[in-house]
Amino acid sequence: MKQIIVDLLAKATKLKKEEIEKIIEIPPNSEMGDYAFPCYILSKELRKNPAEIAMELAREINKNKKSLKEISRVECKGPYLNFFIDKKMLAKQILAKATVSEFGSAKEKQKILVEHTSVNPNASPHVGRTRNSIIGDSIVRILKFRGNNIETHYYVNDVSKQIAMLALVFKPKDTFNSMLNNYISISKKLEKNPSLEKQIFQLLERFENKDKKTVDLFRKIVGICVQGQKQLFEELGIKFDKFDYESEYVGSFSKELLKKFEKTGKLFEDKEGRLVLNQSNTPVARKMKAPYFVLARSNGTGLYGLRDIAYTLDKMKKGKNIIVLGEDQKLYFEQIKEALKLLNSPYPEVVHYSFVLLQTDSGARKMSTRRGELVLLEEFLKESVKKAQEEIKKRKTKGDAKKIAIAAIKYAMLRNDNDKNIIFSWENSLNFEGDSGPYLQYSYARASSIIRKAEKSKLKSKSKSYDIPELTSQEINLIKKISEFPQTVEKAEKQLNPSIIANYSFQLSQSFNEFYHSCKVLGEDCEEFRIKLVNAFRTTIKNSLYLLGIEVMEEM
RNA sequence: GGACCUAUAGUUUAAUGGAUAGAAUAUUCGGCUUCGGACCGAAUGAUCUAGGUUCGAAUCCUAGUAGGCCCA
Repeated sequence: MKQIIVDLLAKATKLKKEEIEKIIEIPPNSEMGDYAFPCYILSKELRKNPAEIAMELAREINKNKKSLKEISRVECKGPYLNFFIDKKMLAKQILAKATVSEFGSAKEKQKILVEHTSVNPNASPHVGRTRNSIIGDSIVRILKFRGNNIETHYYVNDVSKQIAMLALVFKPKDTFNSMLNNYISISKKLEKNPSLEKQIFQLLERFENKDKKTVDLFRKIVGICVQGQKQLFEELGIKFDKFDYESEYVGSFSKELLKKFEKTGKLFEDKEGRLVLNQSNTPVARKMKAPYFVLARSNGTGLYGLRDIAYTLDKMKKGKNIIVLGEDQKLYFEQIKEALKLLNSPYPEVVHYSFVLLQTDSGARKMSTRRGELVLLEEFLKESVKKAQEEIKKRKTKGDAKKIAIAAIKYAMLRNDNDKNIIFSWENSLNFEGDSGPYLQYSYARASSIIRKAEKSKLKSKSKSYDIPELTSQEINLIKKISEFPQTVEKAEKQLNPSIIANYSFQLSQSFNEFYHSCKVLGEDCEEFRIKLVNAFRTTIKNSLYLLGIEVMEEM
């Protein structure tokens, strides 16, 4: 539809199609038209009042469009040229497209590696950390839906002080659940008795030197933690294709990499004998006090930065890379990017997200373990399930409390722009009315209920053909919203931003509920048409929610 | 001290430089003899401050203020 208008304007104005496409907008009010072309740009060139230009263009276009059924009329209002599309034509098109399950998908066929979620394998994640996984998973879903071949990776930081600490107190019967307590107790011991630090670093050194006993112990602990986290994420419907271990990048591998850096002439030894990359001629220089990237200790063993570079180099061999990181990693990742550029390697595209803050009486603040001001994912999930169960009980309906709870959590994490902090409050998070995950699921369940009843009664009479009736404004709004789905997915993909889908899903559901309220489906003359429209809504919202990782239910 | 991100109704937020700043929540009213009231309708209420660019700024630029985050 939009393309038709672009073509018309291109003929009438001499502007390039791409230019016109950018300028065309949707009027604030549908009574003003379906698409609008503001004529300000032309006024400079033609040295005329934009309103006059609009009038001339309207005359010109009205001459040309006679053969087009899709455009019902063109008007000018002040400097705007407003296009009215034929709603019945649009309805016909959309009902044909949006009732097939692939609606909105594409066939891009690019091979992309996505890395997200790298929780320290030592503790239960809080909701802030979970934002990484939920955004990452949604991006994976969007890219797959667009037809790409995605491999999802999880980078396990198994070479860390935290694991060494756990190793110090590990007992054979320990489980994932006891790890957190172990970690807390050893942290406390360490605070009281700093001499333990030495033992911890010795253990880490033995691990890096591949002492078999130590390696086995680390492997065991990390195995338990990774398994536990994997289960937790699977509960949320988030899966990974591959777990990559930092420890695989220890040793001879790093020596070769250091040699490559040496050849660039940017590697030098600092006063303490460490191997340092000089980044003073790169963009990171002005962002740091000292633009140096420490890659190895004085004894020549690599540091985590070197391993990150090695790992990223490895991943880049597989094709395009996308990585989801917290805003705290911004500068660090730029350093890695500059290091990769130095070796003439391509680098990943990064999605950064801001943290979750906690709403307190004195305003929003960052979460703090010390003050006890934090929300664990498990706690959030538990409370949400409880709330969902209460709602189900109240309504005496069937429903999966867990699916509803997960929808609430995921939607809360995705509805904001990536680089905006999320302000978490229990009151808002446990409100399932309005702009919330359950509202979206509810709209689907309502639509499904109509379809169920329709199918039951249809056993008697089977009239499949239908005409498109005169449309109500609610029907038009719903049809228009549905028609926006493919371009919305495309935009979200381009910007790697799931919040675009989240916002769209809410608007779509709102349009449906307004339609539902004002247009009865069953038993009306236009029953067949409306059933088809309800079905178009169902596939669209289902696809849209799928991209957010939210499951729909026939009843709730 | 330096770098980056953010600032919109009481609260949480939307708005490719364009028409009357759109929602949700909270508050107050109204709507089931009707396909599901986790719904729908109405009212109230907002662009951090000061300059600048532009025919036109919530949006771009500069400075300040507040919060997030990183570097030393």
